[in-house]
Amino acid sequence: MPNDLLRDIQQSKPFSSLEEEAFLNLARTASALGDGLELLLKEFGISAAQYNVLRILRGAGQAGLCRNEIRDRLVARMPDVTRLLDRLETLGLVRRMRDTEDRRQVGTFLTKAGDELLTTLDEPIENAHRKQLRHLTADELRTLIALTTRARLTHLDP
Amino acid sequence: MPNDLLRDIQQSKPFSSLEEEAFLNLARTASALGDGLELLLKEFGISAAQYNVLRILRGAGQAGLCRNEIRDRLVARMPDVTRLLDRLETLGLVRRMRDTEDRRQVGTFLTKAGDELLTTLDEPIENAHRKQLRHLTADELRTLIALTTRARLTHLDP
DNA sequence: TCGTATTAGGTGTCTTGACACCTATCGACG
DNA sequence: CGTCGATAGGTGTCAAGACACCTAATACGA
Repeated sequence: MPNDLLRDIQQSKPFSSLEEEAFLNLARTASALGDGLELLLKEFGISAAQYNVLRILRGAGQAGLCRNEIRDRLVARMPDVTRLLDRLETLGLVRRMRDTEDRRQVGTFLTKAGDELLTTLDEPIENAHRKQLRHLTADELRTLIALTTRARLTHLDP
Repeated sequence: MPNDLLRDIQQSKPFSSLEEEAFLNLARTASALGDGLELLLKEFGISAAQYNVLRILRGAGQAGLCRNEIRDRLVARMPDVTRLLDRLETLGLVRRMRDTEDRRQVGTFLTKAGDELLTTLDEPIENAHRKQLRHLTADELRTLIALTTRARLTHLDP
C-alpha cells in the first residue's frame, strides 16, 4: 500500500531543515520543562508568569519597578501586565504605589508575604530544575546557555 | 541590615544555579522565536498551535489522525484539542469524520484548503527559521538539537 | 451476557491572554 | 504659558486556554 510507504518516508524525515528541527526541539523542551514548573507552582497558587514577576521584583529590591520595566524583563512576552499585577496584588504578594515625583508611574513592590512565598519556593524550584536537567553535565549546560543566548540575541539585528 | 546585603548578592547573581540559568535561557529563547513565528502566522489567520496541528495532519496523510494522537504529537501541551480542531474546521482547513469501525473515534483530516495553506506557508516559515537561527552553524544547531532532546527525554524516568 | 473499567470525544464554566483604544502626566518647543 | 507629542498606566471586549465533569462506544472478566 503506497500510502503507508509515503507515511513512513514523511515520518522518517519530518523536518524541512536543521533550523526547523532546532526550533521545534527548543519549543518542545521549553514547553515540557515549563509544564513541570507550572505543576509545582500550582500547588502554591501561582502561575509561572506570576512567579516570574515575583522573582523580578525580588531582584529589584526595595526600589520596586514600574510596569514597563517588569514587562521588559519577563521571560515570556506578555501584553496586559497590568492585570497580571492586579492578580498578584489581590493575592497580597505585591503592592503598588504611585510615584510622587512622576505621577504617571506606579511602582510595584514585593510584600512581606510575597517575599516569604519566594523563600518557601526557593528550594523546591531549585530541586525541580536540578531534577529536570540532571542528565546534562555542567559543560553541557553552559553550552546550552551559550547557544540559546546567541539564538535569541541574533534575531534582532538587520 | 543583613537583608539588604543578601538582596544585593542575589541581584548580582540572579541565577541560583546553572540549571536555572539554562532553563530560563531555554524558555526565553523559545518564547522569542515563537513570537516571531506567531507574528508571521497571524498574517495568514492562524495561531502557532493551529499551524502545528496542520503540520501534524499533513504528516499523517490521507489516513488522518484521531484527537488524542494529535494531542500527543503537539509541540506544546494543550488540553482542549477539541475546540482547537473546532476552530480549524470552522476555517475549513480540516474536516472530521467519525470512524465506522470504532465509532468512538473521530478522524481528523486536512482539507484541500488546509493543504494549500501549508504549501503557501512552507517557504515563508522556512525563511523565518533560517533568519532567526542564521548565526548558528550547522554543527551548533546539531548540538542544540542533541542537548534539548536529552533535556526533554530525561525528565521522564524515575 | 451482564456489569464494569477503559478509552474516545465533547461540554460548561471560569480564568487568562490578546489587542485595540482611552486617560493622565510629563517635557519640550513654539 | 499653551499646545502637542511621547510615555506610563489602565480598560473593554472577545478569543483562547485550563479544568472538572459528562456521554458514548468498546473491551473484557465474573
